[in-house]
Amino acid sequence: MAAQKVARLISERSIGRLSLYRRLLNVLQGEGVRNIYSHQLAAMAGCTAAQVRRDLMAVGYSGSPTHGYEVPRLIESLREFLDAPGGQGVALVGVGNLGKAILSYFTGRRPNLQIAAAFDSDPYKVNRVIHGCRCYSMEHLAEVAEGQGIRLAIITVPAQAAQAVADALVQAGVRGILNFAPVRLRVPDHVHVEDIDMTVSLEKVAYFARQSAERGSRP
Amino acid sequence: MAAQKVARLISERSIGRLSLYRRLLNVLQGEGVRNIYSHQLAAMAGCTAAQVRRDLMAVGYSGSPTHGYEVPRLIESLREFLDAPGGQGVALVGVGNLGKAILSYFTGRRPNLQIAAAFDSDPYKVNRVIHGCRCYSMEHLAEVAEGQGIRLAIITVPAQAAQAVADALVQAGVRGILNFAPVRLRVPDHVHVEDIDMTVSLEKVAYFARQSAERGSRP
DNA sequence: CTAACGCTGTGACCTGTTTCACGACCACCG
DNA sequence: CGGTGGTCGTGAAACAGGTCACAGCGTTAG
Ligand SMILES: NC(=O)c1ccc[n+]([C@@H]2O[C@H](COP(=O)([O-])OP(=O)(O)OC[C@H]3O[C@@H](n4cnc5c(N)ncnc54)[C@H](O)[C@@H]3O)[C@@H](O)[C@H]2O)c1
Ligand SMILES: NC(=O)c1ccc[n+]([C@@H]2O[C@H](COP(=O)([O-])OP(=O)(O)OC[C@H]3O[C@@H](n4cnc5c(N)ncnc54)[C@H](O)[C@@H]3O)[C@@H](O)[C@H]2O)c1
Repeated sequence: MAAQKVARLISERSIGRLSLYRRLLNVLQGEGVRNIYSHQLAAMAGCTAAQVRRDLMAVGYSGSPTHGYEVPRLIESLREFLDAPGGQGVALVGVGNLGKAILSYFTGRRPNLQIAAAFDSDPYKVNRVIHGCRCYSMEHLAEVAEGQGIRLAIITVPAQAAQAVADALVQAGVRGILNFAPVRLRVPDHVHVEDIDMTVSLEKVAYFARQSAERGSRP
Repeated sequence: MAAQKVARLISERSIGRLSLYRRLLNVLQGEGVRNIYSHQLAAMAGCTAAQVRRDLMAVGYSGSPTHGYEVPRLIESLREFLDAPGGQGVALVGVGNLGKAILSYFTGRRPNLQIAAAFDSDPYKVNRVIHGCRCYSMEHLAEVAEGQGIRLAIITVPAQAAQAVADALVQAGVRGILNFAPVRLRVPDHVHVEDIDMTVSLEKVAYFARQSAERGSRP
């Protein structure tokens, strides 16, 4: 059973969809749905049935052609595939407008992937508890991160501070960063960075909205 | 000159990068840089020089092999390519934790793509000015949106309200939506939706961080 | 009991994106 | 004044991701 499969290469896109499927399945389970077909999941996720089946190949649980996928079993398989075994603590650095919103949102939501500690350089925020999360000074970053086994972090500091924060996080043993600062971070190869760039997303919306408007008016 | 090129088909990915290039160029211009080569831009954007050149083919401004691209000219070309001619107003619906953070961030930032109006169903928020933006009641959505020529919107309401809000926005003439609610919105074909799903992004980070950690420890 | 159905898993194919490679160009240097 | 070096634009190759189609199989209707 320890025969871990030989590092199945899964695309980044697929992982995103698997996470999405899991959330949809959790909702379904709450509604008492026991079984589901790939085409139903596809309709909810906004992709094709073939894609759902292809993605699910990776998680190692096969559905039945007659009843589709058992919702609880599939959720469990996704959990095994996606989640770290013992849960994983997350640090949030930069308790400003965005950081506070994120804290409020993630507090007490997913059982694993909890935000375990917040950090800020502003002395007015240090040592306060914000949305149920203790805010530490930046000096204690390494200490707290190591003490709590934190390997993931969210960066919500101003752009000009982001690289320095990232360096400190990497130094403290962080392996994955969700970065909201509009800056391309330089990190070692073994650290994974995911950027969320709202400005770029908004400009994309603006561009394609204009595009489809023009197209729609002259088809 | 009105010979608009025949609707060059540009991939979504490319538009995102073009937006990124523009932001990088604006920074460079602030630093007094006059010219730049594709490989320099590539290093900053985190992609290859070939990709930069390929992306820039779409905007219709050619660099010089000897001096690269003129920063001000390139910015201007990107502006012409990406931006709506007279600027574009954006509505924000849902002035909660996240909505307020976004308001504070976008206020007075980009000259075009201003958040022109906010909306909320909470009577305590209606008619107040939050981060310099007037908050209207949902009943006035169509009226205000049409009055201000708003075609874009940001949705930051709870998941269960998102579809209804999207419907109202489409009804009010909105063509593009930046959606933060963890729900796949159903909209007509001529409306472009861009999702930002922080939970999925965080789970992706967790997965790939774990992956590279395992890989890194046993290479 | 049999046939027909509908779904899954997966190999083969196809489409869209990225990378490579090369001709053309210009500035600079010897 | 010709060679050299470096860069741009772009056709073509390479790649990745997504779609199609079908064999296999339990279920169920007749
Ligand atoms: N607010 C948004 O909606 C939004 C949208 C898009 C991008 N962003 C990006 O997110 C980041 C934060 O935005 P914000 O609006 O929350 O800003 P903010 O100014 O409200 O918050 C920044 C926080 O980071 C802290 N900080 C500053 N330097 C620090 C350092 N070196 N170490 C630790 N903490 C430090 C500050 O004390 C403050 O609490 C920015 O990079 C911004 O570009 C924000
Ligand atoms: N806060 C975050 O960091 C975060 C992270 C990821 C996703 N999200 C998503 O963003 C959305 C908002 O999150 P939040 O933390 O700001 O929530 P919130 O509860 O703080 O804010 C929601 C706001 O929407 C308003 N609202 C509710 N129903 C409405 C309706 N029908 N019409 C108009 N306004 C309505 C409420 O009055 C409130 O002001 C949610 O869908 C959440 O899932 C938030």
